[in-house]
Amino acid sequence: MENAPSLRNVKSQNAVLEALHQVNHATASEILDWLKVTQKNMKVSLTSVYRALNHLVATSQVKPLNFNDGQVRYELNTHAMHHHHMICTKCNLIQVLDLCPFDDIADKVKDTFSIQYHNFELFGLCGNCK
Amino acid sequence: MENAPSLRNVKSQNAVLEALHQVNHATASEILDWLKVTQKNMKVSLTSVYRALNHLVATSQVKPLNFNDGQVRYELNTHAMHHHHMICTKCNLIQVLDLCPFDDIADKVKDTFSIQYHNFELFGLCGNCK
DNA sequence: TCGAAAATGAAAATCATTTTCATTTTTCTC
DNA sequence: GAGAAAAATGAAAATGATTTTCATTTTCGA
Repeated sequence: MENAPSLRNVKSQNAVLEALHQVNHATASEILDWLKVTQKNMKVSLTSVYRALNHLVATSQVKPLNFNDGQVRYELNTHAMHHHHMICTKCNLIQVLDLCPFDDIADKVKDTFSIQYHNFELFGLCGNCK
Repeated sequence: MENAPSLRNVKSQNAVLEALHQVNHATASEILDWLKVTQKNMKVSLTSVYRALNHLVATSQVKPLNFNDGQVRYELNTHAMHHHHMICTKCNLIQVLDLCPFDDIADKVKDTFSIQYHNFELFGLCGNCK
């Protein structure tokens, strides 16, 4: 009989995925905070969160985001959750942008590049700051 | 008579702009290396490069790029130089992408967001790695 | 149940970037 | 021009996010 697929390391990865379902564009330490509050019986360290995130990124389940504020944020890399962001460079407001410019382009590069994820961010001044 | 516009701080900023004309998506320390080689009479420190970059970003002359490798890269934020990137997540090859998905979207958000710059990157496997 | 392989957390290390601070350079005023 | 105030500079220290190390614990197949 085939062995069941290994469940190794999957517990912390699942916990991180669960956090990312709840907390949008979360940093590693925001994920840890969320886990501490909601999974009180589970003991997790920041190190494990980083390790889980790195694995999830390597397997294209999660994508990293950079809002140019010195920390990496993470999002689920699923079609259903797909969206982009507008980041205010003055007050750091993050707004979700449901438009995606990508579909057009995917076609055009698909012969030479196998896309795992893409990022698209607008930086500028939000309505209050401009 | 009006005072001439201040030239303060402009020397290092100009040197950095010159470097960015020559070196595409350069990191701060790559810029410093370039300045050391090409501007032998000019003494510049990494600190000054960072300061100049921060000012150039704040004034929208330069935009920061994140290729998810732990360092920030910089590019001129000019229409003429405008392009995007495809980053291979395995071998780190960076390819220039001349397609831009942006023009469409700019129109749609222009009433609520004053855009300073935008980033668009594809992450995946290049032709050799896939 | 045993043992190998992998996962874990705490602490230390790393490394890009920022801050501090004393010094030098620039610019404005007289 | 000379002198003073403001800003720029570099070196070194500080910061802070992320990774690595390493000793211990957990998992899972045999």
